[in-house]
Amino acid sequence: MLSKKTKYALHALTYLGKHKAEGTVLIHDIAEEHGISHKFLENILLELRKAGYLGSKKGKGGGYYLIKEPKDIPLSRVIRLLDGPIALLPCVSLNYYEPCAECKDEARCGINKVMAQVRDETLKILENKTLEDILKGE
Amino acid sequence: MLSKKTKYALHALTYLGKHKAEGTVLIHDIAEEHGISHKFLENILLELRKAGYLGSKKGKGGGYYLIKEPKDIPLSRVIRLLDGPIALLPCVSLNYYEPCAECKDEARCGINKVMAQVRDETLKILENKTLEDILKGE
DNA sequence: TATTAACCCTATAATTTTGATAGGCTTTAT
DNA sequence: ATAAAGCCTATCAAAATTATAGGGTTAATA
Repeated sequence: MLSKKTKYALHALTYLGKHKAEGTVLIHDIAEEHGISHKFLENILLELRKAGYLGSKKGKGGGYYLIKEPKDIPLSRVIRLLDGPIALLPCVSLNYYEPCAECKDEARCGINKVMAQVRDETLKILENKTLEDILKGE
Repeated sequence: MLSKKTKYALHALTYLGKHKAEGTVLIHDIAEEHGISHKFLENILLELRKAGYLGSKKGKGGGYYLIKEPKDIPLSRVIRLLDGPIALLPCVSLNYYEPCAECKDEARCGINKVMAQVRDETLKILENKTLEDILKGE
């Protein structure tokens, strides 16, 4: 399951996508719309900005806005950013690799091999679904 | 990512699959093979037995053994049993459904719709990969 | 029938991760 | 100058995960 962080990030991105015409959007408005903590959301938007998905305007009249096209924001990226690995095991993670302590020989581990396949197939799905797909469904 | 519980369950099932000829296998042997806690593994094997994947023999000379064919143990089942939902959000879980607090109207939520698709496609993968596939790779 | 070895079961403790809050700093419109 | 907004870091609280404890029950066997 996705963490609330990632879930809220998706809601925020969706909200920003829907309100693109309005220029900037307040954290406050997004938080209120979904009844979630302003401060918690603030941290999330900060991460999304640092990762290059959002732009912001400081000071009075400021706010956030999308700086990428919705079709260029795949779920895989958002999930990796906020939740970490997509792979089911650290030993097959492309971006967050770590060996499994209980595994003596990765090269001869059937679990490792199958999980690498699962990762590849899962990635295909999550790289193909983008914010644009979400917006279409709203 | 899978919890250690699920990961250890997969290792245990793999071990039992590999040692099928020997009749029963001791918790102790599996735990030792992978350097994991005997007691933690004991709880996991208990769950696998209750779920119908393993049989056990009590008392001296006892142990665990597979009672299903490896091809009839899909990853989806093991993951659901020990980790819970496969869906990325509670609001699209088939087996552990819960509404999302921050979502006002599920029927009009683009995230919900996309995640339902992701769930379906992910399930296809995880229902198709079985213990047999893992054993082949050992 | 006593002993020992093994699984059975429930409770609880420890640790880690996640979720949430706090509070001051900086920037900008007016 | 003031107020409104994001920036940033630290810390607290809650929940989930991981691990342990300890006695109960069953069965083989000497």
